[in-house]
Order: sequence, then C-alpha cells, then structure tokens
Amino acid sequence: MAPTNDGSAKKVMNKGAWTEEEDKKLSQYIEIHGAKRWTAVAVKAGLNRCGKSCRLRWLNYLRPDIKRGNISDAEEDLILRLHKLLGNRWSLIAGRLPGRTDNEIKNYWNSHLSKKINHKEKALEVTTSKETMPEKLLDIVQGDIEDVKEIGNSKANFDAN
DNA sequence: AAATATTACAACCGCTACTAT
DNA sequence: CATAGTAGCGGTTGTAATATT
Repeated sequence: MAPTNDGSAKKVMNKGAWTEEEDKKLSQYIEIHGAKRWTAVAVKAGLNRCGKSCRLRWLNYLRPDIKRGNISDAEEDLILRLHKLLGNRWSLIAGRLPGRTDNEIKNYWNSHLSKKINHKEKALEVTTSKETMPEKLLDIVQGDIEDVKEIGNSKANFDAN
C-alpha cells in the first residue's frame, strides 16, 4: 500500500482479480459518492487501482442491478437476433437485455455462440421464427429494432461522411 | 488418479467519442 | 475553435475451473 514512491511519477497499481475487501471499499464509496469521477473514486476509496479498473469492476460486477446466472433461452435468442442486426455492438445489444453487461454478452457470444456460428444458417433461421419467441420479448425486439436501426444508420452515415 | 486439454470468464489494453474548459 | 481530461467501447488475454485421456 503506502506511498512507496520516490518523486518519480508513476505509482504502481494493483492489477488482476479483485479481492473481497477491494470490492467492499469500492461499493461503499460509490454508495455514498456515486459512480462518477473514476480517478477520484479510485484514490478516495483507498484503492490502489486505476479509475478504469474501478469503473469496470463496478459496471460489470458490483453494480446492484446486475443479473447473475445463466443466460436464458429467451435471452440467447434475443442476443442472436440483435447480433444479426447489429454485429458486434455489444453495448447496444446489452442495452436491450436488462441486467446484462456488454462484457458478459461479448463473452457469451465468444464462448457459447461462436461455436454455433458453424451452424450459423440453421441458428439464424430458427431465431427468425416468431413462434420460438415469447410475445413480450418479441415486442421488445420489434419496438427496439427501429431505434437500433436508426442508431446504426446514423453512425454509418457519420462514418461515411 | 495424474496429466493434459478445453472452456468460460474476469479483467486488461488500446483506441475513439464525449465533455468541459 | 482547440485542447485536455474522462468515459466508454470492443478485441484480446490470463487463468481458474472443468472435462478428457
């Protein structure tokens, strides 16, 4: 811990897996002061971590509204559909799956779904059949697809510009 | 039962976008 | 308007857990 350093600029930060104690410090600090100003959070929470690391930990793990546990069939189906529509825009996809994070979905895609990519056509055909999708979810997807297309398009336009 | 391979996931890194000065 | 600092994104990696031989 401790200041450790001589005058020269860089502190050596912790890296790698978070300990329970670090988690606790981080959540406690954030509950009081909010999830903003990550560099300050890192320092003031007494964590020898960079802000970026704290942010990631909070967003992907500690944040209270995170849904844990396995991706349901319905969620998987939604991921497949959205990915077909959006490509690797994980954050956008995650936005349509309450409680799931971009990182989690990206991971899920890379490990579970990329092997299904071998039977890609089959998988996508299945997901386009409405019967396999619960009504509620279907509404969500269809409602959002317009939004999402717009976002996609405007980005494309911007890029092309 | 041990050794080795595979899988799954948390966390990192570099880059870009956004915001404020 | 330019520039600096911060937040966010997505690719990639390290490794712990699990499966296979």
